[in-house]
Amino acid sequence: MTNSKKPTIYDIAKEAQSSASTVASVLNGTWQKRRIKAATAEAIRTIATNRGYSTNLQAQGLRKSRSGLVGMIIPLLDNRFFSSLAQAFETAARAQDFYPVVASTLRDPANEQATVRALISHNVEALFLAGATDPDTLSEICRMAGIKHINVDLPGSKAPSVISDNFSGAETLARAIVDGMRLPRTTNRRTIYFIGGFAGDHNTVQRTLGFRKGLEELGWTVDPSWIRTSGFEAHLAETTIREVYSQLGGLPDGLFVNSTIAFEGVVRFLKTLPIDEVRTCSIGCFDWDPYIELLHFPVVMVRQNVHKMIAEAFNILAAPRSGRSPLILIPTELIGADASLREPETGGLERRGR
Amino acid sequence: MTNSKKPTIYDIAKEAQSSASTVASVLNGTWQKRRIKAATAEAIRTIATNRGYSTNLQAQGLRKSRSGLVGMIIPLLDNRFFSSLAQAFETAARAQDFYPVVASTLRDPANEQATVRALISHNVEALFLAGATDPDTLSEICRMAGIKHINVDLPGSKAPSVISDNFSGAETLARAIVDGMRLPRTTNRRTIYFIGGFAGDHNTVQRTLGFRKGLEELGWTVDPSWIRTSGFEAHLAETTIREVYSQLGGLPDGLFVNSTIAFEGVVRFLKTLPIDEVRTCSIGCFDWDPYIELLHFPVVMVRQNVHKMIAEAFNILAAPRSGRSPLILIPTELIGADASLREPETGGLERRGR
DNA sequence: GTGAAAGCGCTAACAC
DNA sequence: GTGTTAGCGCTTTCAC
Repeated sequence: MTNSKKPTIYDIAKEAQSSASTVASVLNGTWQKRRIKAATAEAIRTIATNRGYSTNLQAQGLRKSRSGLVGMIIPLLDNRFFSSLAQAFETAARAQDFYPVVASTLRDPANEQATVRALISHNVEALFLAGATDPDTLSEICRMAGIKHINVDLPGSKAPSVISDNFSGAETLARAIVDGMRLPRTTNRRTIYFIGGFAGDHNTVQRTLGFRKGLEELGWTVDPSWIRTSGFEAHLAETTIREVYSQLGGLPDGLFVNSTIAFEGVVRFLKTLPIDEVRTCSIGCFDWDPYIELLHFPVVMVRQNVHKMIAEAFNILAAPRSGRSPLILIPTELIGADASLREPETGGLERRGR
Repeated sequence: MTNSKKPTIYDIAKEAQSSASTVASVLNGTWQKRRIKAATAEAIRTIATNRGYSTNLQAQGLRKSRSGLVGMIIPLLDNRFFSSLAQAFETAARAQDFYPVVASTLRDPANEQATVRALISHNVEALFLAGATDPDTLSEICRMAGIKHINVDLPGSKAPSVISDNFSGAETLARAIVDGMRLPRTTNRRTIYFIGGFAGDHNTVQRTLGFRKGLEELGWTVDPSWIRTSGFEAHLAETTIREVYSQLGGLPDGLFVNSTIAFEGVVRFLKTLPIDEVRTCSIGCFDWDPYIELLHFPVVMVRQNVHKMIAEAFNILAAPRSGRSPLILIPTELIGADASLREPETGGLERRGR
């Protein structure tokens, strides 16, 4: 009932007139094996509860050389996609009796390395590297420390990677955008712009390729000037759409916006136009936000399957180490389009590469 | 250059033909004090780098009985408010050379307790309890373990609490909503509804009180039926606004929506109405989301100052323990209203109670 | 300037 | 059925 310092098994042992090892085995559940008397166990448990005992996991981890920790680094917590990734990671980790530790690195490579080292110092048993800017350097750090790890969201070449199927998702989204152009226009010059993202980013590249493929399959000829990977920030996307608008003398026929952040900037511009004009443009967004569904014009979205990504990543960690570094692609989901257009259920049929 | 197991100071010592204590002091920065030769230190550091050494913080923590960890429990990660709270916590913790560990509890009291115990077991040096459903029980657990802790977002009576000034924020928001009713209506029966939240929740209570106060100061008589704390979930809010609409035969003159989650449900209903009808209603939301600014009708919002909350919480932890459990109220910010209506800058003039 | 040794709280092998 | 003991990797006197 008192407070002050945390009691140890020795404190409990003294009070129970017993020994540390007896107390330990009662308190960590191995007492059946040791054939401790139920009465002894009960007495010890009572004392422990009263004194507010809790196992010192640093000591336990040190002794067992098994910390029970799994770590994840993530660019930021304060972001819809990454926070749901983190949430899925936490839930999955706990379901497997691991203790999850999430750390954000603010997309800074030096910070990423420092954070990985910190996590390793805390003896994590495995590491999830999500959205890392330089996965292979981090892999090298992990390898030296003998830490199992896996890339999530952005692939690397030195460890297994689990990412969204950005290519197929973009392809599907491009088709959905075309499908959303209800009125057959009379003009010959139809245009669909791709806005947002960064040309050096793996996912952006895949999405532009999928975008191109989707359109070409429908008989379009994609003009390189349509692709405006002007960055991830909202204000950059806003500037870009404004430029496009003034160049074309109006909105394009379709808009493929890469990320909800860029979408924010685009909407900021679209709000300056009459709503009926906005509705002449078929709009899609790679990534999902519930509020986007609530805007006064329709938007098709691609939602990434964070739960599946995390589940696959844990699978790979659990599996016996194959020498290879597989790349697992997780299918995305199209939201807000006609049902007829959605991808058929692939039922875990994700491709495996490398 | 090899991998396998993590090297220890003994491994390094052997390779450096030196002793563990020398290696330790070189590697933890205390070597100047011990007057280790610069050459020795340099040699050791080189070996450590090559072998990819990293301090085992479990061992260090055990020995120094100082883990460097600070923990935070939070209802969910996947939520705009809480994820920014977590992000602010992380950043602030690291700035003070602590290692932050955030854990989500999904608003489940049993889970909260288990998580607090887990964090204590990991030897956190302090604990932030954010949005806890039962703070006082958690305080008791912390007290038994001798862990400093602090309530954030939702107050408790057994530990210091840092929360938003919900009352004043709601009062200001209520006034802003009234201010947003541009056209002086001819009807006598003006109505403003408060939608969302839970009547047993401290913050909701404060917000309803502030709502009432704000209106009464402007000469309104608040009808109890206006207050519809029908829960935090979107679909509940949607049902509520629909009911209100059919009872009134139209929208109320104003709407005070408690939380962005409830707001989602409200918007889902509002979208079924002609936009011009929606614009006859002056709408406010307690909590902020960037997409709400992008809807096709104006919404005033209250934004909570998570950085200040976290900073204050760390201040209290650093301060010498006063016997009391102060309640610190952090001012909120009004977004999207006329500048004239915003609260004057309070410049850290938050009230202190208890 | 550097090494030896004790001990942080726990577990596991070995006693009896 | 339960106690004793030797570490896990580190820090920190105390020796020399």
